[in-house]
Amino acid sequence: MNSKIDQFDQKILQLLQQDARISHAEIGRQIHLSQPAVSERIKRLEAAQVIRAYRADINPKALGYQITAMIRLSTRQGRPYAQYVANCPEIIDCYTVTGEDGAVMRVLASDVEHLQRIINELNVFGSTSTAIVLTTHVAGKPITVPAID
Amino acid sequence: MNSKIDQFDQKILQLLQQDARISHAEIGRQIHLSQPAVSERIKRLEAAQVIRAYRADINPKALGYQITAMIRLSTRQGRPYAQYVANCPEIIDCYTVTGEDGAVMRVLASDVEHLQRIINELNVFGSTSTAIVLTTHVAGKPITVPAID
DNA sequence: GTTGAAACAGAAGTGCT
DNA sequence: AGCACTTCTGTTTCAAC
Repeated sequence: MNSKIDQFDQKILQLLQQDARISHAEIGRQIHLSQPAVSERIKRLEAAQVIRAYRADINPKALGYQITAMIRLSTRQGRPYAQYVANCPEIIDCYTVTGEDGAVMRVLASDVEHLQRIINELNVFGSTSTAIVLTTHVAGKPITVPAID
Repeated sequence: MNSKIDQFDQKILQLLQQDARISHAEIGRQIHLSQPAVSERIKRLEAAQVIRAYRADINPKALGYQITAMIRLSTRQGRPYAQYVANCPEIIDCYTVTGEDGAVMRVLASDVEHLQRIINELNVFGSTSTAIVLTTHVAGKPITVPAID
């Protein structure tokens, strides 16, 4: 599936992950390719859904979220938490995973009371285990093609 | 800190999270404001670091990553895993959290052998607990200002 | 793949209410 | 704060190579 992604494409993807607003001409300067060539490659990568979207990265603290938490949810007999998750604005990531915990989610809360309310609501669907984020070492690190080793 | 973020700003942030490439004029159309007014607000939000960056969202599968895993790491007497995490391209998120597990990370791997290698490397720093992602319900949901309740 | 030109869209600056 | 208008930058599309 990535057979057609060469070194140029990799560099383009890296630059666009660092800054989606970089101009095609500037990319061309950095990878020694002309601006139309860069534009065409980006168009291809977008069409192939390698580039899914361009998104603004918003600082949660600036919006009043003082707490980030990782909550693991062990559902009781597959209760339908999916709809709740989709409609809860504080839950920004949610994955179902293998193992004891059916789901892992990343949650934003303005304070501990707010977090408490979310946990209480999630407890309807199963038992939860909450870990409050103390430091963020990396978040959304730009992804690269797997090394061929 | 979010005292100056009004309804217009909220809508602007929502639209930019959905699509960072939407034009200021189009935003203006949707919130009934002129293009310069929108541009000025965005400039303010960028300067205040409410908008941190604009990033391309890349599809990991398209780059050859078939597996996403959540790995929890219980470090032995605070071993310095931070540097390893920073330099390991497969680890795209890493948080230190409260509780038993010192760290939680999101990891990409091309296959189970690849995942195995990463886990082995992390085991140098402590004991790991790995959960493979089966389904992604939401990832990077656009964030909104906390409801005033 | 390249350069160069033309057409178009979007962002930024200016002046004014 | 806001808008209308102008200018400038960047993207797109085309030609020809």
